Order: sequence, then structure tokens, then C-alpha cells
Amino acid sequence: MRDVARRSGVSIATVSRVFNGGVVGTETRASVEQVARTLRYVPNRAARSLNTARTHTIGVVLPDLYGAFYSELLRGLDAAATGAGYHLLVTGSHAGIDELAASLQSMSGRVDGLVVMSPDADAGVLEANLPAQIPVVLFGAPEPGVASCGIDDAVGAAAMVRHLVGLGHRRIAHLAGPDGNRDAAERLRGYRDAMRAAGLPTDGLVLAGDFTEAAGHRAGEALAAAARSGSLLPDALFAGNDAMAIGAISALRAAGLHVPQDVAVAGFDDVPFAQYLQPALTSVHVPTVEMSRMAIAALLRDGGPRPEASTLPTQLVVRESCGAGVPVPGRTA
Amino acid sequence: MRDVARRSGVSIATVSRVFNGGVVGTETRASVEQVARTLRYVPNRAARSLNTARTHTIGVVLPDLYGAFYSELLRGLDAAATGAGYHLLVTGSHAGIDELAASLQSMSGRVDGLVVMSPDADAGVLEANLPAQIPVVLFGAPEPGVASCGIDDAVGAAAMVRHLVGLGHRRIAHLAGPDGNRDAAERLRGYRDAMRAAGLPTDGLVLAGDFTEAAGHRAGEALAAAARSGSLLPDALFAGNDAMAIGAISALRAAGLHVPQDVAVAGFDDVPFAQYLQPALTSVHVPTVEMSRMAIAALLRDGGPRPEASTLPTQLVVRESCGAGVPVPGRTA
DNA sequence: CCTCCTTTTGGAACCGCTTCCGAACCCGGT
DNA sequence: ACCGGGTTCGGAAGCGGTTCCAAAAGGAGG
Repeated sequence: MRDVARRSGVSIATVSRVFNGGVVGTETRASVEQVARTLRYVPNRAARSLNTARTHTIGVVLPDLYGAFYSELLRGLDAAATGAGYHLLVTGSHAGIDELAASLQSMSGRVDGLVVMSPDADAGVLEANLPAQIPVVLFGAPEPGVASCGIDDAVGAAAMVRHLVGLGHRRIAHLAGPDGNRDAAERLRGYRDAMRAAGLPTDGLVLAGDFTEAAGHRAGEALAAAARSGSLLPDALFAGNDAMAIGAISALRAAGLHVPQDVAVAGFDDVPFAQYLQPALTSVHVPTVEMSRMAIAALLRDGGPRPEASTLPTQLVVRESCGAGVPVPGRTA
Repeated sequence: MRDVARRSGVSIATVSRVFNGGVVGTETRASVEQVARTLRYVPNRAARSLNTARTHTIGVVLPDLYGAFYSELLRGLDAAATGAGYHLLVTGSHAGIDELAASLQSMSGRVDGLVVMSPDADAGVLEANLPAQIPVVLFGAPEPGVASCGIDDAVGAAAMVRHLVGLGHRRIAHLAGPDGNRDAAERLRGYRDAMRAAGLPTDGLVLAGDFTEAAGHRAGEALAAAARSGSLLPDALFAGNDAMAIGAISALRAAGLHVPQDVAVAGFDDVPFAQYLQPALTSVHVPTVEMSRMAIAALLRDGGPRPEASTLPTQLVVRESCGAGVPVPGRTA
């Protein structure tokens, strides 16, 4: 910048004005722009944000970037941010609280706001690793003193169970997510509650999983193996997320079983390609786009987001895999 | 920071040392840390990077974040970056050269290196909107004077065509990507070359598409409609990417046609869930993880990446949708 | 011709931090 | 008591910008 100023015979203040739409004489501006071009000068945004205290960037802290669900989330956030003229500073994949802390600290001074999704992210961690002024929206569990935005997993899961029951299924198994994951626990709770309300047993029907396709595949294989050795197949398998449902379907099919005729299968999340599976996957839609929009809007709101927990509704999406006999294959959104 | 210094009776230099592992007296350090904690002080990383000239961040400029392919890319980049202790500053979805320019400029001073993927990104645009020193790796087309990393679309497409021919298919249609897209053009070229080499005609067999599922769906419908009105169905449909292949399969199935019995279908990209489709999708694998690793490694290499174009090999992945009669369903990676 | 107002420009403080350099201090050794 | 050496710390100069304030220049009006 100093070079540009020197070479065009003006002060750095004037150069700054040229690049910020300030008042500058017409030919002064032209000359500065000319020099800047030949010198390949591009203003340093980091330095600028140091004294404007605005970065036009939103930080995003996710536990992982793997899987269609996080992709969707990220896409929604990017769309919302881009729409408002903001960029995304992303950090994925941290295991444990220390990496979370490091990620949060590395955002300091580089973002105008933060969207955080992590099992470890409670008010204490945020407070300890973030400057006081920076607005934060949590994705997921409500947390006192912090704005948050999430869905009601239990309600969504219960709706799915009721739907399956309504189709005549009685032995409904649940393939649960990892221990310690709040979404997994809530979905399991919704399943249990709805089963109990329908007067159905859940004993021996809760399978352990971890939200990965591999876990779904293993569960599907286990089910098929058990059936071969004489035990009863469940009428339906309600997986804690779509990835596991997909893995399970793949394993069941490999074992020669038919979905939904032999076992109905349903998922949770409604990832985009659920509709393209054969059979198209029945699932619980999570409004990722809406969540993202709300989160970004809250962050950008003057004075930052109010520390409230807003809960968005999920929506049951009935397709073929649950045996509802809907013959229309998925179409493009 | 000044507050911390004042409240603990030391200079800001000492506070800085405390947070950077410098030599500080034991009880001085303890006292400073204590004060910092009560004051909720977290060092401002932007300010730090202003004089260290290191940001520990890699900029990523993508044309879009939509679709499984970009998700995969982003995931690969994040994995590679995180592994090296870096974050990602992402900007997706820009239409046109002006938005590209804005995105590039906004990276100045905020990243240590840049991965750029955009149809508009030629050496000129990069030069005009980026400081001279910042290392860049281009994803895709080789570009003189810039390091780049990509695949040989034409070779991959030709391999697929040869495979389809080997299976006995003769009338092989190609569903092309959007005009002006270099990958689309190269894949089309590979298709044409391989067809010619096999002595097969391509007249009337090239369909227009745009890389979206919707386009694939339309193409599938058109094919089915044409077949109903008497014209010959192609033996195989080779889509320019997986998204279109998936859309096409969905439409063909809706029209009562069987894949691969009535029409074989193949895609390009090998997105993760291709293996979970029914029939599992035959595709050309694009080594996104490898590309990402290479790009990040090149950026972080001392002195920046050498301005060379490296081309990674694609790999034919034969599954069920092409009619190869591989009965084993996809399994988890 | 002088005054006053506008427009354009330069000087300099400051944003929050790192780091070089030197001052102050404490230690043992002579 | 003095000196050399090591340790701990403060002062201050930047990093690359923005912006307030004042100064210089150029008219218009009296």
C-alpha cells in the first residue's frame, strides 16, 4: 500500500479512500488505480478488519464433515451466508474438548459470529474460549445463556413410529446412534415413548449403532443372520439416521431379503439422495436450510442473537421403504 | 490485552509471551493466566497473523457447494488441512467472473494459500485479484504459470465407453454436461473418441444436460417417451456425472423400464452413495481425497507449489448398473 | 481583494498483537 | 566489592490498513 502511495505521489490515506469509495479527485483515483494494477496491489482484508472490527465472515464449527447430513448443513449455511455477503470459516472433525477449544480460539478476531455444533459445546466451553462480545448460535441442544436452534428429535422419531404402527408393523426395531450423542438419545427416547404409547414392546429391539453406513450394514447382516438361524425378523427397522438405514438396506438385500416386503426400513434426516434409493427411503426430514437461514439471520441481527432456544419442526416423508406402497418414485427437488 | 497487562501489573509484551510459550517467570505466568481467565481474554488471531504473516488457513473457492461431488472435495480438503493444522475459509456459489474476483480479493491477508476451482479462473483473473506472493493451486484445467491438479476426463470417459462396448453394448448414448464446462467437454470428447475407435456411430446419441439430477431425470423421461413412440432405446446411457445418472435411472424406472436390462446406465465421479443405489452405479472414480491431499501439500510446501499441472488417474468402478452382472452389492468403504 | 465554504489531500493516531533490543536484577566466582 | 552471565521483563517499532482532523487549494459572493 505504501508503495502504491509513493508511486502515485499521494498518501496512504488517499489510497485507502480509493479502495473504499471515499471522496477522491477523479484523476487522482485513476492514477492510483493504475498504479495499483501494475503493482498487483490488493488490499489486505485482515488488516482492514483489525480496525473496522468487521470481518464479513461467519465461523462454522462442526464435529465432522463426513456424510450427507453435514454436507447439507454446510450448503445451507453457505447459501445463507453468501446471500448476506458473508464467507464461511469452517472447521470440521474435532474429537474431544481440546480440539474444540483450539478451534474456537482460532476464530477469535476472524469472524463476526459463530455457528457451533458439537456434543462438547456447552456454555462453559464457549465462555472460556471465545471473546465475550462475539455472537454464537448453537446447533442442537438448547443451552442456558446461549442462542440455539435445533429440532425436536423425539417428536420426529415418535411420528415415524406412529406411522409404522399405522401401517400395521408391530415388531419395530430401532437402530440407535452412538452413546453420548444427544440426537441419538432423543431419537431413541421418541421411539421408546411412541412404542409404549402404542402398547408395543421394545425388548431386544434396540440395536447399537453409530450413525455410519458401516454400522447400518452390520446391523442388517446381524438381522439377516438371526433370521436364518430361526429367530423372528422385525417387521420394521427404524434407523437413527439415513446413513445407517442405507447401510442396513444394502446388507439386507445382499442377504436376499426384500425391503419393504420382508422388513420395512425407515431413516432420519432425509438426506437429498434418500429419494433416489431403491426403494426410496422413508425418513424424517430435518429442515437444514431453514435452520441455517435462521442461524445466520440471528447472528447478523443487530445486537446479536437473543439467547433463546428455537425448535424447528421435522416432517415425516413417506416413500417406499416403509412399505406404505407409494408407487411414485422420487423426483427432483 | 492491555487490560490483562494492566490488571496483572505487567507489560503487554509479557502477556504476549505467556500466550506464545515465551520465557516468563512462573508466578508471573500464573498471575497473567488467572487475570486472562477472569477477563475472558482470548488472543485476537487476526491481529496476530498481521505481523506473523501466517494465518494457518487455506482458502477454498468453489463454483458451488451443491451436490455430492463438491461435498466430497470439501471433505477431502478439510481432512488434509486439519491434518496439517489448518482451517478452511470457504466460498461457494459464485456465478460469473465478478463474484469470483470479489471472492478472491476477500481472501487477501486471511489465508496462507488458495485452492481454486472455477470455470472462470484463468491466470489473468488470479493475477488481477490476488497479491503476488500467495500460492495457488487450481483444481481442474491446467493453466500456464499456475500450479494445477486435475484428472484426465477424456481418458476416464474413454475407459468407460470401452468397458460398455466390451459388455456388448453398441448404441451407447452420452448425456453431456453444460456447455462451456471444461470437464463436460472433455468427457464428451473421450466418449466420442472411444466410440469412433470402436467403429460405433454417435449420431443422435449425444444428449444435452447440465450436471443436475433434474437434467438426468428429463433425459430419462425423454428416452422412455421416445421408446414408447417406437424409436430404438440405446443399449446404454453414459451420463457425464453421477447426479445425472441417478436422475436418469429414477425416470427410467418410473417409466417401467429396467436398469440395466432395458438400458444400462453409467456415471462419472463415483460419489459415495453410488454404491448404495439399486442397481449400484457403475462410474468413473475421481480421486478427490488424493487431489485434496496433493493440493494442500503443494500449498504448504516451502516456497509454494511449483507451477506444474499434475494429472491424477481416474479409475473405472464396475458395479451393477452397466449390466456387468456383478451380483455383490456395494459395501462400505 | 478579502472572506467563507467546499472539495481534496496529508498527517498521525490507532486497531491488537509480535518481537527485537536493551535494562534491571540475581547468581556465583574471585 | 566487582564483574560476567543468565534470566525476566518493559519499551517501542512495526504488521497493513482506516479514519479523524486539519491544512491547502479553488471558487463564489460581497
